[in-house]
Amino acid sequence: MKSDEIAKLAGVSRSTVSRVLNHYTNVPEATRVKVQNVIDQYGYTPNQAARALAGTANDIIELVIADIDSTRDSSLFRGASSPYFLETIYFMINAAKEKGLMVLVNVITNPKDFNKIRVNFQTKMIKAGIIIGFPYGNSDVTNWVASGYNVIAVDNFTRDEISIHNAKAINSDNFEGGKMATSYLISKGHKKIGFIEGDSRLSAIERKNGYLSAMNEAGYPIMPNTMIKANYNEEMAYTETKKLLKSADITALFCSNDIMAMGAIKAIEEEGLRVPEDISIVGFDNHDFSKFIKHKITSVYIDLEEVAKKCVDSVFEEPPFIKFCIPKISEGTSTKAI
Amino acid sequence: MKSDEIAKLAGVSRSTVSRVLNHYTNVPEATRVKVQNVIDQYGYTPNQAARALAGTANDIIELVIADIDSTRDSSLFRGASSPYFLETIYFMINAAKEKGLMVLVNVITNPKDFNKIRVNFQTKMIKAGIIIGFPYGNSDVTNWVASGYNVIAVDNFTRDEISIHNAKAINSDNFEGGKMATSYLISKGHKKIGFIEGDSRLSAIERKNGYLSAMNEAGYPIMPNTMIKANYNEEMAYTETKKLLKSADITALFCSNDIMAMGAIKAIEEEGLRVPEDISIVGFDNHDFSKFIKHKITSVYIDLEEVAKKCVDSVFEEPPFIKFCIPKISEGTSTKAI
DNA sequence: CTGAAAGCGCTTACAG
DNA sequence: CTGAAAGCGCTTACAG
Repeated sequence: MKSDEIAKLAGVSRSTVSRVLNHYTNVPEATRVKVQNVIDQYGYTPNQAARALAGTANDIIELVIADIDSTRDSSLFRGASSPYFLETIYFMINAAKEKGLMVLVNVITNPKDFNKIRVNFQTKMIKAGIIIGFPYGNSDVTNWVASGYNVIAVDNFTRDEISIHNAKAINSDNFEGGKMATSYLISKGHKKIGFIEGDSRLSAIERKNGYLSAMNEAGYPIMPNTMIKANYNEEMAYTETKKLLKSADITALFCSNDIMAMGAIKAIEEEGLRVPEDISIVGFDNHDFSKFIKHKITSVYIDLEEVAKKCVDSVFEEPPFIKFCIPKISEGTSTKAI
Repeated sequence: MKSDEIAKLAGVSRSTVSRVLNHYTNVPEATRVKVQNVIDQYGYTPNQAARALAGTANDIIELVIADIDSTRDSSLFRGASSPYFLETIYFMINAAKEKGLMVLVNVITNPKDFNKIRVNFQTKMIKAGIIIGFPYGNSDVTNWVASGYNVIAVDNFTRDEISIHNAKAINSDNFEGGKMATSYLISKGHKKIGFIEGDSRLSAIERKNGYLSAMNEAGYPIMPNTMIKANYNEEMAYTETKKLLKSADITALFCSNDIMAMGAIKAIEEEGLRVPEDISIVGFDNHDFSKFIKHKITSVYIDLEEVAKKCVDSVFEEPPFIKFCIPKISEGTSTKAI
């Protein structure tokens, strides 16, 4: 079934069928209804390739995921197979579906894959793109966003002046997240709050700055040896926390992610201390797995469904902009007021 | 950049460029190289919409996931958001990428969504399709597979004669899985082996039949009250196992999935028995979460990466066929020889 | 082996 | 408001 058959059946020209299909305003209601009825009756769907070739973009949104770093330093989950990406893909698919868009998933393992992607946009095969998983400031990403296509980036633009003027982005507010975790502990009466830093990426640093900011605003000094670094690694968090416990005096510990919180809890309990009675723990990410251990970890997290929705909703808006997703907190049993 | 520009630069016609692009055999090597060089040099990628319109299918494989049952009976995970689907999506994407295909994900929530999908195939927008998550024997699936497009179904065709003659499918061998789990326990010296059934779907029944078959082949009778049913539900498995322990005498228990194994272990330990010293446990699915509890559960599982690869590799083969994925076993600490 | 030309099924200025 | 016609960028019989 093609448009000229619909045209014949409706007693109009192909042009008019096309106008109805594309919601032109200069079609009288009576004509519109007549044509639409025939379309519905025969379940006509226009040839997407022909539409694209003639200039109307397809209802497809391309999700571009970087999996270039997959061999990088240790961590329990990494790359496009991490729960983070899997969930993000899922939420993107749902959010897109709500807008009548389908999702084409493209895992990039090589920077030259960008060529193909660009062509998809030029040729209207794809209406919009969401790009995720590249390190902050990646130039392929910034260039692509600057190209004028409907492309939005997740966690790729920094907050500096230059970035902001070229950005079209959804960012997780890791600074606010770090602050939120720390303030939560402060609100429970804690003053001697330790911190485990992740790695050296911007998001990790922002979480640390959030911690420092909350402590500073509360007027609490950072005591000696209360800040350690464990590269988002459980094992390293375990080792470093053991050292921390011997040299510092804390009643609470903010771990930049839940994986490290697992290591920290193990170290704490091995030292004969209890969570949360002796030391309260706040993590980051709100991973499912803490359902299965003794302590459901109190954890700050980014709502990935919100990120996905914001992306799909904002991808057709005019840049520049950076929209932030404010983290949320999930209260578990690993924290206690003092 | 379009094909006539490439043609001009290479000193040939558009026809020849097209022939090179499509790997026609009647192009002399010298010509091929000459044209290919220009293509590479300019990073030319053909317009996919034009190709599709002219008759060459796009390098896109559509993954069609059913999320119609999402409100069905209780279970920890269900619908397209389950780890099962998330991982499957990921492996499909990887397997497709290896063959130079991209994946368009389409979550179906309404049977009429099939219309749009069919059009994508008719119009060559999509080269192949993988359909997953529908109940066994779903007629939309069987019809679509029968339509002659490159479409393959996962776990949708039963083994009966009629199905087999119309099938193009990859199936998990749940019967073999049930047998494998039970035989594993038998090989460890167990004779009094209990069983927890999932729900009433074919896959659950097949696992049960595998159990019965293994017991039968070993010549062990099914003792009274050793088979219970818990609908893949942790809570229910907990309750039913409590009853089982009071009325039956077992040294091992095969749980049709890991979720139920969790409930069973809880019940066993509450009754003052130990896993695996008093009762060995084998689960099904090999879920990650058992990493985080006391017992890494010995578990039979389907290798989803294998399923994904088989799908992508077989989708262009001629039907009818059903290929089976034989489960694997992951040995944990929940089993012990007697 | 290769080019000129028709055709794929739409959209959209253009003319009325 | 609406139709005839050109054009989107390829592929592929057809003729040579």
